[in-house]
Amino acid sequence: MNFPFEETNVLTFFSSSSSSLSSPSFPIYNSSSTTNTTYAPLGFSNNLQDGGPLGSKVVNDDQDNIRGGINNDVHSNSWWRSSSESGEMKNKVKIRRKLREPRFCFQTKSDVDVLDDGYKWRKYGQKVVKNSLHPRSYYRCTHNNCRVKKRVERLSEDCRMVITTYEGRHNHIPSDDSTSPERDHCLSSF
DNA sequence: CGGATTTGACCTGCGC
DNA sequence: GCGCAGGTCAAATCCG
Repeated sequence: MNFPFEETNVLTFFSSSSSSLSSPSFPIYNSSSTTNTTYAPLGFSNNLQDGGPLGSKVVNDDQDNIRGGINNDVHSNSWWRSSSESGEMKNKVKIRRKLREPRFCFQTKSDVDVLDDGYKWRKYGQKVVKNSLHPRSYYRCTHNNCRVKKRVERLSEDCRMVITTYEGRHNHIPSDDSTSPERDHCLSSF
């Protein structure tokens, strides 16, 4: 998924049902009838901790973006811990921290935690975060060679609000066979 | 039985 | 240097 919110863009606006932003820029496709989604792109948020998932800020990922495709090594499931040799592994760990992809954060009002965005995700972790009543879940795209990750958490202030943070870009199209015109429109935008 | 999820351990970065 | 918090791994478990 290629978001319209590029690395240095800052989007701090909120949308409402009466807003001109009634149509999401994100290809979020909720099929659940229990989901009443308000699309509220939050722009760049890199500080979800400290109880401030709504904070947005410019993240200069220039350093992080100097990756030269290092982590295109997807020959194993463990994309960063692929070596059994400890010294080499430590180097990879260092690299890992440098490989932060651009991240995009937005909130959705939904009864379900995991929004159906058309991509297939595998959960790989869950953590209780400080100052939050709800755990944060970590997901990774299951598509081959796709390194996109997302994390999902609920606002402690409003448990109906789901904060979803995407990291990286999909290098493929959604795998399911939905033919929603809205999805087609959204996909064509990227 | 294979794939997905859970969950405790481990690692790193950061602030003090 | 130490402790804390976030992020990830991987074995165990669950489930269709």
